[in-house]
Amino acid sequence: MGQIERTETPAGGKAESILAAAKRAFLAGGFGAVSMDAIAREAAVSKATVYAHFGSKEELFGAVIGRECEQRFAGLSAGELDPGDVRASLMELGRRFLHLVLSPDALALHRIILGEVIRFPVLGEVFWRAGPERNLQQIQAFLENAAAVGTLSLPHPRLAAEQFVGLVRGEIQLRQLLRLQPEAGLEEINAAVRAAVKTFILAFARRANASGPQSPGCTTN
Amino acid sequence: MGQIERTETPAGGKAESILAAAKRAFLAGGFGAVSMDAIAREAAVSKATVYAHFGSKEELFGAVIGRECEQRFAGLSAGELDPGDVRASLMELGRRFLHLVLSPDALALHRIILGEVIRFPVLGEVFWRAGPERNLQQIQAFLENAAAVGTLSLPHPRLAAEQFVGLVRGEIQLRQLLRLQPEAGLEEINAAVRAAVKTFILAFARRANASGPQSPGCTTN
DNA sequence: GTCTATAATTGGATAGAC
DNA sequence: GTCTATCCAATTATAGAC
Repeated sequence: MGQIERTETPAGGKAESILAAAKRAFLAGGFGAVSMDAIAREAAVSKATVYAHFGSKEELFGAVIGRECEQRFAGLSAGELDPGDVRASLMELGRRFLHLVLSPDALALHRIILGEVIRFPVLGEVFWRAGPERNLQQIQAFLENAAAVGTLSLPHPRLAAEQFVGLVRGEIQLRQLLRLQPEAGLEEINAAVRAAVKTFILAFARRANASGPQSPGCTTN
Repeated sequence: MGQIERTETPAGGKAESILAAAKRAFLAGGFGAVSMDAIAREAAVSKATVYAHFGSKEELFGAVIGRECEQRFAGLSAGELDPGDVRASLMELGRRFLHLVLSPDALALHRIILGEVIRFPVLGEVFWRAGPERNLQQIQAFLENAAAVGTLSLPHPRLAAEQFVGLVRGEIQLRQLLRLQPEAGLEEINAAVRAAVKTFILAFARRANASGPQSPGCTTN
């Protein structure tokens, strides 16, 4: 234990508090509307200290957004889903997805990245790989399992995964991004996922000699 | 003919050229990165003239974006679609939608609005009503016609319209917004719409005692 | 309405002491 | 590494002549 550098900040030095302050500021106001003075003030350090850790405003912004992408979309695996119970598994996947993308921080991150992707093209790649691409691969993996077991009938799993994401998202995410509704309601999320899963199953569940717990008829309920 | 004010500008005075220059600048660079000097320079007027027509940068921005929303999403009607030919009509609706939202200007507008909706909350409402809401109503109107004729079986037309939009959009729009693909390919648009229409019909076309031109079986083709 | 010139403020970045 | 104080450039907005 030779290099303990405990000064007085509660969590990991000033670099962390600068990143935390910058994250709050950028996610709330975007890139252009936030000044380095404001970040330094909120982090309770001097502006020179900010520049000692991050060479420019652009570099600080990139560090904040990149870290946020990695942290926010980490830790999802598709292993524990049951390919035999398609409805429950799709409900779980859809709920995870909507809870993630409709959280206030994720919405703010989405707005920032789309607003600044022209000026910072690398953010588009970073965000896509950390979030949507990972999500698609997870869903595609489950769909392939279900197709192998025989509960789903999909000619093109990757395309079906994109369609499932589209069905779940609908226009809810856009309404939230545009701030047309005050908050993401939990009941609303469940209802949207339920409707999407129902449509997806109507389209892709095996119907000929099906033996699952679905209703035997073809009514839309 | 007493008040003809033809000076020398080719189209409608300096206010129009200011708006045109501001539109180009804002759509290319966003709000924060564009200066009033640059707009005045590109419009070939002085900065004082800009302020004589628009009281502030915010006001000019709002005028540009509001006008752009209205112009871009105008002129779509659902009357000429045939409720009897569901596949062709949905293909047409989907193609219109994707061509609209994947055009470079619409993508730029989308990025700007999402990036600035926190600072300009009214833009969210303006954009939603001019674009997505109008599109949804058009699709919903067709779906209700098709349900009335009996070619589709939909318990909730509004929800089905949102699901159709989600199916058509998939993740293509996001990839374009993030600039992960150089351009919206025309073949890609047709393929995406075709896949979405196929899934939608699988889920919602009347199957019991159907008499349409669809394939009689339940294969996913 | 339109221009030139300028006021007044802000913001990114740095120098130099410790 | 950290701070105080400061530089320099850019930006919004306006004053005053025509």
